Amino acid sequence: MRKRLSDTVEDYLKMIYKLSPDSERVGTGQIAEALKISPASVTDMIQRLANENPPLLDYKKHQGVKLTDEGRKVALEILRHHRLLELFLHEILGYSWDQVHAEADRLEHVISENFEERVAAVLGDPQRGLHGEPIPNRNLEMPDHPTSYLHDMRPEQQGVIHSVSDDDPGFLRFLKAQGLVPGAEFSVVDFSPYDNNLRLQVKGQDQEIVLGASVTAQVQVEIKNAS
Amino acid sequence: MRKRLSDTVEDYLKMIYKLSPDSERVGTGQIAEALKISPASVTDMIQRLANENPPLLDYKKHQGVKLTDEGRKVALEILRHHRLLELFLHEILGYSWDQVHAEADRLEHVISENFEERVAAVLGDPQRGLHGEPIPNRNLEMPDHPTSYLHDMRPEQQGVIHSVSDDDPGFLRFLKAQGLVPGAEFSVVDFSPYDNNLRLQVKGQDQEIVLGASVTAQVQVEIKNAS
DNA sequence: ACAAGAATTTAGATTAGTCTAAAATATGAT
DNA sequence: ATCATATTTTAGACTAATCTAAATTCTTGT
Repeated sequence: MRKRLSDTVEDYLKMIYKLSPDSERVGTGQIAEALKISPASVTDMIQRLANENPPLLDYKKHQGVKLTDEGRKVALEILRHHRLLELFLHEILGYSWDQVHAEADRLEHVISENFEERVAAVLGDPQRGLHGEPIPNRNLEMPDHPTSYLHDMRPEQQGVIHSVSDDDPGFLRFLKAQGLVPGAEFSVVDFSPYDNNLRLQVKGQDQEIVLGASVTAQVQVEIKNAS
Repeated sequence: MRKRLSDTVEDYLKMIYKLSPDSERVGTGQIAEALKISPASVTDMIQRLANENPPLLDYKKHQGVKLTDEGRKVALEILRHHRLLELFLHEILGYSWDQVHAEADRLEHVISENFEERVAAVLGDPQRGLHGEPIPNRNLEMPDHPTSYLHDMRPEQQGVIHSVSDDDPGFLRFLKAQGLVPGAEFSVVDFSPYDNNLRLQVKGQDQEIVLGASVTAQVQVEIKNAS
């Protein structure tokens, strides 16, 4: 039974996982920026986490960190909490899809294993979150999922929205207004190489829509095979 | 908009309220014992809270503290969270009545006003908690409630269980096994002055039950008027 | 009314998490 | 290959919450 980790530690591990789901090394500055904390504080913290027993991070001076298996377990546990909670807040308490994130971010550190299990049961053991993200199962295995971004698609290609980043309420409302929700089918009509804008035709929508790179980089897709 | 208080501060204020719902002064040692913290630490903390702006406590050296209106608001807010959460965990997630307390104790500090309101709505704006305790309304007014203890009843008297203390799972299971749940009617059959034991006949139960002072002091009742 | 004992407060120390400023190290452009 | 710039790390300091040990103050019994 591992000793209770602080919310802060859990946030570091979760963020490191998000910055590098496949365990590339992540730099101090990157973490600092993502968590809005000074690089000096991050150095301090990652050194502590690397000296834990068992270590939660693998740290090499000036080369950044990656999660140990132990650290990844913690990160996935929190991610599972977060995504189950978002769904729960929406389904059971009627939160809108742009409101859930902030609440889940606080609750995720606090709920028990028991709470997690009961919520999963009430929701019917879901595999995907409110914004399409895969939910690690109770053994903390991450299901297979596509890793292509809308950003990288080009005219002629067709796809389905897989998931969108969940942390900015305004962005989420914007996406919903455009019909860009998980499951939506679309085809790429045009690409503009200067600004990386994409023009899309979303199935069931009258108007085509044009999206800038700061949007398309936040949207994961499943690309349909040419038939 | 008051600045976010730490969980610790909220726990102090909640406990001070519980130790003295009607604002008698509460001593340092009393708080220390209830919170399982050294008296020295308590002195430190209550001095800080009394120097907050606005002050959360009214503190006089060597004479203990009482809540200011500001402090009482915080305490009642947390108490409202706690009691709504207990009910919610039971009704919606299927927790048993002895499991809810520990979970609610952590969640109470973390949920938003929005969460509170939605839970209250889902539950139909309840006035009483899972263990019978009154729930402050959204304006943080505490409803009227009886303040007699089973401990002070004597033979011939009849009453209804109003509420029981909620923090010890074993105690709660014991009460349930005896049929001592909020709403249960009973009459006092016998009182033993040496050990303060009470013998009760609970309506709908075959056997009479005998309860020691450490039990009866934890049970609040409504005493029926002699007709 | 005073001394013994109880309760409270003060003093000094510790840990977690953060900061800024300064020092060290790595990178990359010519 | 070297120097200017980036990044990272170290050093020193702060705040919140706790502790133990020592000092102070209050209360109570004779």
